[in-house]
Amino acid sequence: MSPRPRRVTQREIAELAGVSQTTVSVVLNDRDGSNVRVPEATRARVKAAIEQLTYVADPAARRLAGLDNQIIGVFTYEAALSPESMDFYGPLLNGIERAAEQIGWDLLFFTSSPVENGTRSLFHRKTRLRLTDGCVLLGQQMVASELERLVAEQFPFVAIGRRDETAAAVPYVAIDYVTPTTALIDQAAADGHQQALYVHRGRDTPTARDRRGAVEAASADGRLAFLLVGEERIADLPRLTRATGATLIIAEDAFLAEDVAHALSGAGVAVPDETSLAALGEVRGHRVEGRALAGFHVPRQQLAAEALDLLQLLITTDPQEWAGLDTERLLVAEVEPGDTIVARTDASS
Amino acid sequence: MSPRPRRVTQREIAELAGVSQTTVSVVLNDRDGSNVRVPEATRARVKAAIEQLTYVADPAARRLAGLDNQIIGVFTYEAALSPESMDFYGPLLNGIERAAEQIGWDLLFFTSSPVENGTRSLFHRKTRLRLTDGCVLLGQQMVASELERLVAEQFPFVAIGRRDETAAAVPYVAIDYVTPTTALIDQAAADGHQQALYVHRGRDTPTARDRRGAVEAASADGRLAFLLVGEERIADLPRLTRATGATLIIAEDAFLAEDVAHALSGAGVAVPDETSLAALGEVRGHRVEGRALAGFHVPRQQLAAEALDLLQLLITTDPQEWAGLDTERLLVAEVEPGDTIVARTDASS
DNA sequence: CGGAGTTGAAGATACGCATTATCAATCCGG
DNA sequence: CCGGATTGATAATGCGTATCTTCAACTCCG
Repeated sequence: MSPRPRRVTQREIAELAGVSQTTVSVVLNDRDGSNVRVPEATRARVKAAIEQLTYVADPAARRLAGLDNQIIGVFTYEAALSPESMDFYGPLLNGIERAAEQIGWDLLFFTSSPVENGTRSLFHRKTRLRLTDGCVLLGQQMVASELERLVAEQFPFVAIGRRDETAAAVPYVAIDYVTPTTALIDQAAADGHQQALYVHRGRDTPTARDRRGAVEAASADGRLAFLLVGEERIADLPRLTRATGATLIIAEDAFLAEDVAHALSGAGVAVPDETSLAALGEVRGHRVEGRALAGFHVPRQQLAAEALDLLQLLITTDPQEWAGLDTERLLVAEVEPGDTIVARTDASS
Repeated sequence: MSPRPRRVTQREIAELAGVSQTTVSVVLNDRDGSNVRVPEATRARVKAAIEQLTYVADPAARRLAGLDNQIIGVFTYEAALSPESMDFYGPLLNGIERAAEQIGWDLLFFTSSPVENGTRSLFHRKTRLRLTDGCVLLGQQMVASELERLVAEQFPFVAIGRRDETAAAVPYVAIDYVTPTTALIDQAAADGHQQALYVHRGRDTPTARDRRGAVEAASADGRLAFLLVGEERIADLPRLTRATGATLIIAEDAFLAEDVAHALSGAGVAVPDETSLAALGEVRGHRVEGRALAGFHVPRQQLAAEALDLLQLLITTDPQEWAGLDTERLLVAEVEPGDTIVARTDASS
């Protein structure tokens, strides 16, 4: 490490203007009260010196003196900027950038976090977390212990895309999948569907459980009967469809729906005329047999904006008062009817 | 701003372990020399206390004490994470993230920088630039005055994608377009082409000038005659092609090439059988009439890796020695032959 | 014209860490 | 057993900024 070049300090400005460092600080921060007073003449002199030396405040010193930094951390449990993760992270990061831009915040990406058994970990001896005023956490799989530690340390943070399930109250912003899933199912039932299949990935994430729960609830209530099928049995779908008499297949996400469509058409099953298809996730840009896939529109940019809004609230609120805040926000995904659910007017009931 | 919660300090560890703060610092940094010595017994006691209190160093204090931060800044003159800019910035950011991950650096995005007449500006009174050990600059249009100030302040930075033209020696990593452009043109000439059109966007960026320069050189040398056409005259291309007898059209980039292809086929000109087509930019994912567009592969990820490598070199080298360093690196874009340049065996010469 | 109040500004200090200088205790050789 | 070298560790200091406290000089009023 080469010696970092020295920069202009308040002391130098003070010398040039013939005042004390204190006065320079006061002028810089436009402070003026009964305690400290600087007449316009002196103020102007100091300002001139500041301009002349092109002063820029040292953020580290400001931070150490207890001020905020206008920096928020962005932590992702996997690489965020790789092409593969762009599908998921892209809209979120875009939303974060826009919101940060508006509020005047810089973004610190914790790319240095050491990778331990597959995921990054936020805490390590030299984590730059404390350089930030608050932090946003992204990722499908978060580590509970780290969330709890953040809560315990009263560090302002917001988890994006996660519905909490630990004991500690984790502030989060997430998508409500239950409401649109129920709506989509009820509409399908109203369209005459009576038996369906739910193809899932068998993952145990909060959102996966939400969707699955809504599906099972519909099945239990008798609104629409479901058979749950793991993704490894996609090849078996044509047979299962005929065996159960299902007229609708709902997949956990759009990519899975495309795989399903491929398997079906490969076996001579017409989609959607013979078997309707829908996905319980973002369907923008996904088409099946030239038709717009039925599913949801997930407001990811809005999600990010909401997260930064909540984060700002936490940062500006004394931790003592956090208990009274509403720190769990849900955004309802919008149902996209698409063209891949056809009504069953044949009424085989 | 709510009061930031206090964290564990070296002093507290010192009290718990019954030593001085100095000793804690020494143990933490594994320092041991003739000046300072800590026997293994004490060292172990301190380490235990550190573990017990889950100490994490305060980055601001470390910085203020003159150490490096393991943070590098990423500055883009426009929004970097928007869908529109992903084409250009995506591979670069991905490369930066990967390189940073390897070296153990965090990334600070200067999203807060105020927008002045269209572009962000790096310097302002509260810029967090000095929090970083060095900085990477991205963007097509950089502001010369800011580059010069960075040079003057001896701040370690690397401009990506820009070939320098200011007086000051700006460290940069960029793509060499001249070599592959010349290669592509010479190959086309060898394939029998004698007259061509060059469709450009009329921009005055360094890379645009590079490409144009290579085209004009070929024309001047008589290797391949070119007519230069601005993008606003795309609709006129069919006529121009016939009027000049051109058998090849080269566009400045792949998107422009697609527009050209559209205009030609709309006018009944067969591409590439009647008129060959190529682009002087990245062609991955671009197809014309079902064929792979001829053009370049631009090693953007490698560009980013190279940039961080150079940046690391600058950071670890004393500014006094910078003059002796090779701070201008060029990566040659690779020619992608594609299928849209057909040989003219009719030999109309 | 003398004390209370006001104005203008500097001094001292804290923030958390690294480093330099310093010092007491112990060891060793003669 | 005495003086220099070594060992083990601490006090002091600086980094740049903000803030709290202090203080001198001046103003005003009776």
